[in-house]
Amino acid sequence: MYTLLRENIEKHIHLTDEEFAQFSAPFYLQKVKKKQMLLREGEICKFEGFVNKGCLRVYYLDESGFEKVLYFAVEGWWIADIDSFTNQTPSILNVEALEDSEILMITYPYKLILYETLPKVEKLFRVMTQKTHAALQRRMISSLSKTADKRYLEFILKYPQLEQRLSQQQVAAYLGISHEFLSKIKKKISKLR
Amino acid sequence: MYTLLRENIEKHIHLTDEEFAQFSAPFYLQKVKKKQMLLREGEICKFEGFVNKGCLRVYYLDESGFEKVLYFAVEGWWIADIDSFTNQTPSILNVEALEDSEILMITYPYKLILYETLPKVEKLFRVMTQKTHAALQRRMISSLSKTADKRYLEFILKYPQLEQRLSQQQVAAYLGISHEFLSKIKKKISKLR
DNA sequence: CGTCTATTTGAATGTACTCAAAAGCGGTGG
DNA sequence: CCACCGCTTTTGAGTACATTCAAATAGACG
Repeated sequence: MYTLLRENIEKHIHLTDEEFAQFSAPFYLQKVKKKQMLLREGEICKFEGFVNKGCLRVYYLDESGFEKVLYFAVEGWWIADIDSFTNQTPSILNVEALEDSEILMITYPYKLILYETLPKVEKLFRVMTQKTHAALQRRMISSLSKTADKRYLEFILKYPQLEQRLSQQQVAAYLGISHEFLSKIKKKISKLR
Repeated sequence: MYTLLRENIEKHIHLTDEEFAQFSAPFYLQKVKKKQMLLREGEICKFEGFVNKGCLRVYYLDESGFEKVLYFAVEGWWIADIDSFTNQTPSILNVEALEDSEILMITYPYKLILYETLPKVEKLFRVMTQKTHAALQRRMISSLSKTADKRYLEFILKYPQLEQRLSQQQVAAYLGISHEFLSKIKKKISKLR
């Protein structure tokens, strides 16, 4: 149950077996069905979760009521509204399962305890946040300077296999374009081959 | 010299006078003239800096050779390519002073020492990174769902007074639009008043 | 099989870019 | 003090990128 989590953590810090046992103890496994919501806009994000199995989307509603996807999370990814979780303030994000999924969850008070009992964890989450920040920065750059067809090619290159698990509408909502336009882009690209 | 830095830090963690002295010791004041570069693409980011005075821009060159601004840093902001600094890998970003500026700098080895001697600092930078990440996420959302004129209004609302210190070209490069188009947006907005 | 949703296609429209030219503006040297 | 230079901003015409809306088509699923 914890093998994927351990692998993931070892990329950033090393924990002894005992330390890892201590680390993983406050996590509990939550199973969610497809289409089930884990977080709704306005709620306080009570969990931080590690995806053991499945696929989820983190999205928000823009002013016109359209859903825009901030990111997808599959096996090995973390999900939470970091802002809402860290400051325990209402979230602007929604989290929904796109497939039946299994998530290792930790609640806010337990995470605070973890920071105290296992100070290495502070470093772990600092480094992880820095990495996700760097990734978001690259995406921001891409969004500022590239046209939709390039961003699409970048997406399928960066996350191979992911597209197959998503509907075209989800991909379009991630790229920030209409699904009709994505359809046209795909048609254009397939012609070039 | 350290008053602004101390104020800034106290927003996140509390340090005793002694601890703050220990914290601030490895920082040195660097003065840079307008147009001077602090970091160039390809270099490893050797510093993390706190802006005491002045104004800088963090930008990169897109494929067409156009400069796009990731963010501006004025008094009270931190500057660095976090990715490059943390992993000591070549940067994709450039940092340039837009005004004569004064920056409190710390180098990578000294920061590592700081993490060890003053573990609270680990928390400080975790929290700071989370905040900047949340801010970037909001900007990404904005970029995905809003037109240029709305993003411009958002910008002047969010950073009042900043626009006056920047050329229109810099603002346009931040918004991800051409400076000609920004000119047209401003004209349109001024007519509405 | 029918129903519901997802995808494709086309036409019309809106948003933003490119290129070129003109106007404005600040600094510098004579 | 003014004339000139270089740089920024403005303006316009033409074009490219992307959206909206409506309708047709294709898939998925009970």
